[in-house]
Amino acid sequence: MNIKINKNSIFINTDRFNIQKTFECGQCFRFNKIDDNTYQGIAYNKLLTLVQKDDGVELYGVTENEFYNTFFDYFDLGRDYDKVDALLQTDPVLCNIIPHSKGIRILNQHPFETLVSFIISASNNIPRIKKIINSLCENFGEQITGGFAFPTPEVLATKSTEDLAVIKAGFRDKYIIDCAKKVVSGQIDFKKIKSLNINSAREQLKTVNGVGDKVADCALLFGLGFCDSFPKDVWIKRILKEYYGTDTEKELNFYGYGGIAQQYLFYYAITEEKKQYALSKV
DNA sequence: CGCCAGGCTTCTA
DNA sequence: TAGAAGCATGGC
Repeated sequence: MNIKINKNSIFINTDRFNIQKTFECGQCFRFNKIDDNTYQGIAYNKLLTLVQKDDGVELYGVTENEFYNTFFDYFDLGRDYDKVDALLQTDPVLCNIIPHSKGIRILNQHPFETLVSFIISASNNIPRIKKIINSLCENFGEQITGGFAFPTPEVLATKSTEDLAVIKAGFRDKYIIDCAKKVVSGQIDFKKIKSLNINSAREQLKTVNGVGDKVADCALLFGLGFCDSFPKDVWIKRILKEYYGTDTEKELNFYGYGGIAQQYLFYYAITEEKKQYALSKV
């Protein structure tokens, strides 16, 4: 991995960063495809533009300081995915799936944004999740250059379910407010949660109304740095049963990278498996 | 139109 | 401890 600071952009020279896979593997809801090689979205109050090149990714919209303070970690650039894959390759299922999923990076998103986003994801579909989150930002987030930031817990904690009705989140609005209130009160302290072991961290997150194992595990993986967290949704359960012949990942060894393995499997499921699943129901 | 969506809470037995 | 209903809304 090589970083080159240009006048108006930062070039990340690596073959391990595919922006299409990274933004469309279901971990993040605020980036959109602009054209075949370009994605744009907002993270940490900045509008980012990313362009896929043959030998890396060109990143626009952040200064060098912002990059090293925030976005180097956001894009998980400190992790050696070659090393991770070398371990995961020993898995009899993953060895066939890794070529398909290569280039996915697990983003380190803002904890509050991640937790709220996956509260919204419950019993929902990805296009509508994106719509609701976008509306949440437009209505309650701070205006920034090129769009709206994700709202702060302080702002959301003052809102009522009637206030949130405009975003059409349905039954999830009360969960969003509960989450915001518990963050503001300090009952949910992300910094503290980060320091806990994964099981204690999960239990802490589950004290928020509307947060169960699945939502908590997504927040742990995509927002709190727990790369061994293994969220189990309907797709993953299907994959576990079909490919591993089990209901739980606990008997599988992903060498501490269960979350990355999970994301490789999930991306495979929603792209390749989805086609076959649709066919099987005809 | 009907089924279902990266689930969770609550109620029942 | 397990299973099912109910939840709001809209994508497909």
